[in-house]
Amino acid sequence: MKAADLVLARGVGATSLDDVRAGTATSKSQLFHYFPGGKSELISAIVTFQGERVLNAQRPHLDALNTWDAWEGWRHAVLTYYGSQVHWGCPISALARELIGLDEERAKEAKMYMDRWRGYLYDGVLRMREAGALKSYASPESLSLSTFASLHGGLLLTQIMESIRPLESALDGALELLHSAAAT
Amino acid sequence: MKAADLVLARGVGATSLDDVRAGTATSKSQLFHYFPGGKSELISAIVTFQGERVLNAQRPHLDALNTWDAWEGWRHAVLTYYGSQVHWGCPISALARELIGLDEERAKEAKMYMDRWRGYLYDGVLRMREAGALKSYASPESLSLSTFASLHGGLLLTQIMESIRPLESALDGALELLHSAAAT
DNA sequence: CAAGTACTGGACCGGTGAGTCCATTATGTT
DNA sequence: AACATAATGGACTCACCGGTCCAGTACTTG
Repeated sequence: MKAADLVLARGVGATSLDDVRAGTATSKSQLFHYFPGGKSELISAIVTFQGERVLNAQRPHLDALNTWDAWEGWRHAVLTYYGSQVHWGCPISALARELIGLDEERAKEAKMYMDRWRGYLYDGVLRMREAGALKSYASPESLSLSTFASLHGGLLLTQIMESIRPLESALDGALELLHSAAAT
Repeated sequence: MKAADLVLARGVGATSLDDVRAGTATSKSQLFHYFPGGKSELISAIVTFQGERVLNAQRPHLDALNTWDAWEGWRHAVLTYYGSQVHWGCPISALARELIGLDEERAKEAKMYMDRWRGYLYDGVLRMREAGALKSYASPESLSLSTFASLHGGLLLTQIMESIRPLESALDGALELLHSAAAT
């Protein structure tokens, strides 16, 4: 999906269908053949594509964050995946943010991926607590939110500062915070 | 600065000079009179305006983050300021992100504000350590980065989820992490 | 009050965007 | 081989964008 990377690098608004056409060596009519809904439908496909890609990059750890090892594996997978594309940042949050107030329908799709993503973290924290690895009064809601925020803040700073360090520090901090809620 | 809010709500690329003209009840010629450099210069002014506004909203706490009380006050100032504009998110990070690959020169200006902002946190952590409030081996670099990441992740999620909760959890987590590095 | 000067509004221009349409080429069927 | 159908390329339209320019208006000054 060449178009997805184009949009990722330059933004939705700044990527014209001619750019996509040039980048994929096709023609306008083909574009509208595959995406009858025009740009909006193309963006929708890109959201889906990037959403799945990002989630898949964190698998299998993401599906079973119920041991400390799984969290460590997840952290490593995230760093590996985004470390190979420092200058890009996170496609999903970027799309969600840009599409707000531009195309409410597509924004919802991007938000849905954010929610799913966060859901995996929530489930992980919840199961960790149920398994007795976390203190019983630890709030899965708060912990997953702060972890998710650290992740996305790290990704944002990594893009802006063009360094993987912010993401590293952010994830380290998030996991340390999680550890500090560990059952004694 | 009405134009600043327009751009904040809709993005740089999606805000036309006609939108600005309509929103400010002026005319094109006036716009180009005040900003001879055209849109680029207007954006530059908006970056400066929003940058100063955001930093000022965190004052005076931001300048002297060397006591636990100051950190608490800062947290409160951030929540108050952004709580009143949940749907907008952080203007500086939004501008920095969008301007990358669109106008490198203006992107640099936005990044500069991000760096200054982060610098205040760094100075705070450093002085906390020097004053003996933090363990001597605590890394100001890492701690300020993870705090800054939590902040911006929280702001990002607050915009996307249209709730102040993510920012609250993120800041709580960041401060808790800071506390866990407190000298015993 | 008159004349010169500075400012304002908005018509206008070249360029580019998304989206349409049709002539041409490729494919498949008998 | 001949004809029907589908896929393809790219020229075209219309709307909108950033930026220019000029006619008219208000304001100063003698």
